[in-house]
Amino acid sequence: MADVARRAGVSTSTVSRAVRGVSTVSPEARSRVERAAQELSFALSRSASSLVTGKTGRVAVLTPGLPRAPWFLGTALTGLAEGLRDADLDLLAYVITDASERAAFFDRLPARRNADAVMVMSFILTEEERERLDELDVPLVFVSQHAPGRASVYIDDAAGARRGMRYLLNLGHRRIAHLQSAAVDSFVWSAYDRLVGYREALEEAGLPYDDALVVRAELNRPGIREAIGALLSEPQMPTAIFVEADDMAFEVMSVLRSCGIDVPGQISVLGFDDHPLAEMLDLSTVAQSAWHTGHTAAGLVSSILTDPDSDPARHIALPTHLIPRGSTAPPPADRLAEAAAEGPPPPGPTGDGA
Amino acid sequence: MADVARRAGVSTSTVSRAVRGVSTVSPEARSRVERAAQELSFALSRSASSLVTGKTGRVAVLTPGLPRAPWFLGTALTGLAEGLRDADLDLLAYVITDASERAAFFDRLPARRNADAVMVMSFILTEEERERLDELDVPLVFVSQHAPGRASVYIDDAAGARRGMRYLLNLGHRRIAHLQSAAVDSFVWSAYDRLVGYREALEEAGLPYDDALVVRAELNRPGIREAIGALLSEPQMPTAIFVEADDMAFEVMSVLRSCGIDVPGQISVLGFDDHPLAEMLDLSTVAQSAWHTGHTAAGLVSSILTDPDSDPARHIALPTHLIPRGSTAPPPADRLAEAAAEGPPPPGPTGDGA
DNA sequence: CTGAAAGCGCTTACAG
DNA sequence: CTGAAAGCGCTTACAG
Repeated sequence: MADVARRAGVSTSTVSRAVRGVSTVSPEARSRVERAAQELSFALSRSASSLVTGKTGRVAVLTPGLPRAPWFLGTALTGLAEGLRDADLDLLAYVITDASERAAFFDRLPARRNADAVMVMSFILTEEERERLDELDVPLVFVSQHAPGRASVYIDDAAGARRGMRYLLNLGHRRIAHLQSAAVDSFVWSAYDRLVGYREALEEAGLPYDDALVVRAELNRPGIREAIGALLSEPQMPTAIFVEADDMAFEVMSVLRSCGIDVPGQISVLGFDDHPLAEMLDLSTVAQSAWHTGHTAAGLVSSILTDPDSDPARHIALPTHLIPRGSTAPPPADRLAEAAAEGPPPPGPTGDGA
Repeated sequence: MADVARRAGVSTSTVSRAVRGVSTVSPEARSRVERAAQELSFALSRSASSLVTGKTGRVAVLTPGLPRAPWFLGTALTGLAEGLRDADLDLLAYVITDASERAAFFDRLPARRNADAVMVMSFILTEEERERLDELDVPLVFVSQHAPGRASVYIDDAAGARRGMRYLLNLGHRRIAHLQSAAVDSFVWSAYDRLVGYREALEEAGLPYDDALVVRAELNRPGIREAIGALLSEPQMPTAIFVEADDMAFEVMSVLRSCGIDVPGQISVLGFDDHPLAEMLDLSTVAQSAWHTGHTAAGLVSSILTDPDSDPARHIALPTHLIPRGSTAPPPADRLAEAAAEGPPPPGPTGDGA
């Protein structure tokens, strides 16, 4: 910077002001500085700036290993990165893939004094971990998690699930199963809230909640097959399956078809996410915008950092929307009749059964 | 740090040496410093350290928006992050999603003086861009790209494609199509090298290269359907399709089945990647380890940074392996016979055709 | 609008 | 093995 000052014939104070775009610099001085900076291809050392301002210009992002939910996390991170860049903040990534790394992170808190804010993506933190992060004494923003008293951004999963269920109900389905992942360590909130939405929609429609229609599956082919076996061996098969996430739904479609069940002719399948393959594989789904989630979170962190009046515990719930595709259809007429005979509120003039 | 020194009853010099684990500190002094640091929950300011050492402890990673290839990029980034963490380096992510961001990045070079090394993931850089990066005057490591004269880590795509092709050939296939993505902006190297491997394997087997069997498709259902239409309307259908990437292969299987063609009964489908859904959807594939790619690259950057003797232009090609699953099988006997009648080297004692 | 000077929190010769 | 002192490259009152 001293070189630039010398070349521009001004003091380093002026160079500093000029390169940061502070207003109180005469146009001539500014242009001389800009020329000199250009010629010497000068760039500010953030380290030096940080030392005096106490701001690093960086946001630490704590994220699980991406393979855990590659589409969601990858897309959300991309939105986050774009939002931070627009706010001129650098993104310092802390990727945590297992328990020992997790312990090490919260023990050493390497982000300390290294970032102006910390964002936590899709992590279900323990109370101790949350307290540890508070010690960093920087704003915290939670993504995909409702953290009471802290800023957070998340998809309105319950509303999304209700939306998806209403669609299936509108198609005429009355026996709708819900398939959840048995993985306990990842998106607990989402899974829980989606189940809430499932129940609410049933209630809205005046249908009973049937425990046997809610099944959990390990995230692999045998696991899914077993869960589907449970549904197919009920006294009465469901006419639709609302699956917690698209990647499971792909598998569900594949398993159903492999055992000769037509989708959607006999059973409709509805997913949640709008994974890129959903369009390819023609899966109806409740879309959530992972990108938007990340981008909104970046905007929130930026406003907390720059606007002292902003609410540091603001909650933002993002909407979802239904994307109907080829994996859903009205239930087969005969089975609709059966269902109508048994289900409490006979929706149309069809009746008589076993 | 001054507080720690006071509390420990030593100078800041000693504190500095102790917290960095420099050897020339007496055990008593060290333990006193450690106690004091603990009590005050002290952590070094990287900004201040950087200012004097000139090292930031950070590596900048330039990556396309993850949705472009979520599985590969996400997984590779995870491996990269783990490798950097092990080397005690922070990961500064620069996510570039469009041309204007790209231009802005290379214009401003925000990583300048902000990172000790720069890694470029899956970007096909122009010569000017590469020169711009050289101006940063830090080591460069390319991931998923062969950059002459610069360090790089990549999958051996040609060998992987040969491996996959040999498998199909060993099963008895003689008419094997190759389906590539028409997307021009992403993994050009991979696509090119996979095609090279395809041709080499044909040559090895003494089979002719047939232009009509190599098709390109847009990455959406209509695009894939059109490409498959081209193959199905050849005088003689292929008995196997080697697809450039798993996500396209899923679609290929889906399209083939939707038009009543049995996979693998009539046509075998082989992918490339070992995408997580490949196992679920029972797709045979040539596996590459994206995680390993990232992790290896992190190791390379770390060795370049710490070992002055390390080769700053080292190339590391990573292996692939075949994962046979249910989407591949020997060709149907009748069509094998036809193919044998036409193809140059009749492999077995089967012959006579149209 | 501009500059001289102090200081941010470290590390590192240097002297002991 | 330890400490006093200089200095890394900036920003920011302060005075003009």
